[in-house]
Amino acid sequence: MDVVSGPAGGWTDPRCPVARTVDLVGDRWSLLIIRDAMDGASSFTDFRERLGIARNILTDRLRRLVDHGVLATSTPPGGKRHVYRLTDAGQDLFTTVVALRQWGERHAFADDEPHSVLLDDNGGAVPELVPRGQDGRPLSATTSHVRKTT
Amino acid sequence: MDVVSGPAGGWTDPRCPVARTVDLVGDRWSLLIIRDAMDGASSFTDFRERLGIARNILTDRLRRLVDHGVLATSTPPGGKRHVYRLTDAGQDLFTTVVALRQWGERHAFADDEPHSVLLDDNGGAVPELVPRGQDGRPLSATTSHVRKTT
DNA sequence: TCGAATGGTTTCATATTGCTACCAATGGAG
DNA sequence: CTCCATTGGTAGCAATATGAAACCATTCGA
Repeated sequence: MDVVSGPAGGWTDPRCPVARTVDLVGDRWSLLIIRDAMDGASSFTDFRERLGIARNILTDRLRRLVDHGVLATSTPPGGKRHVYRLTDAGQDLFTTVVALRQWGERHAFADDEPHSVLLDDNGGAVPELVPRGQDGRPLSATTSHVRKTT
Repeated sequence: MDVVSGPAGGWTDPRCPVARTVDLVGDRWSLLIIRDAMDGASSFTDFRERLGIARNILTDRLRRLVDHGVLATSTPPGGKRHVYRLTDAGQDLFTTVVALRQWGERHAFADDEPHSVLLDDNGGAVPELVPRGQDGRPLSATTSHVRKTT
């Protein structure tokens, strides 16, 4: 596993963490594979059936995610077929998946259109994720800025 | 603008907000365009120079983002060339961009590798975004679940 | 032990991306 | 007003990525 080497051809923007994350998981399928892994999918067939993805593309994406340290394969005791599971880095994408989910809920559904819902342990809806500054006040693109490194 | 119609061929997974968001902005470039728009980019040339993206692809992505209500064009007084700006829905992707950025900072850089940093108004580093349940306790994939709709 | 399910690989067609050249419409300098 | 560089694209073509279908070795359950 190698979590700090870019795709073939190098990073899109080597100093920007957003660009690096997009390079690693920002394609049509990777984040949905990760979403399903968080929802319990673990076998090749699990992912294929849930996603309707082409087999060769799934092979490639699973391999990439393993190579980049987002997924790992493990062999259950007894020499069974191996399963895919999220690494710690993969689990840590939970925040990103929640952010994508909440934006979709707010902006990609008509008011009367049903969609799946994320619930906490007690069956309550998960509150909205809000970036805050050190003073605790909600932050937006206009009240923050990026300091580039040299 | 039409924020609730999918890409050609329909949605990847019509009931999942994560999938819808990925359908709209989950390609190699869209989120980086949005990142740069949040950082002040507004003209075709701004985006092209910052991203090094092919001109025809940039044309296509800007058009898609406008069509889906993430960006809008406005013409400054005096009949100048138009500029691209984020809509409210586009601004609302700030949380997602922050989540991608923070994951990248944690997992896609070696310890000694420099990267750009997001600062709040007062110049302080932005604290980590943490999804929480209704009881306020940090949430993870294992302490939450998705309720699918019928 | 046999047959079905699993987890792929290969091949080929199609779609997407990117490079380069081209072009019409600003818009600033003189 | 008249140039001429810049801006904001298009058009055409080559390279790359994606997807559908066929094929195949291994594993697992009956």
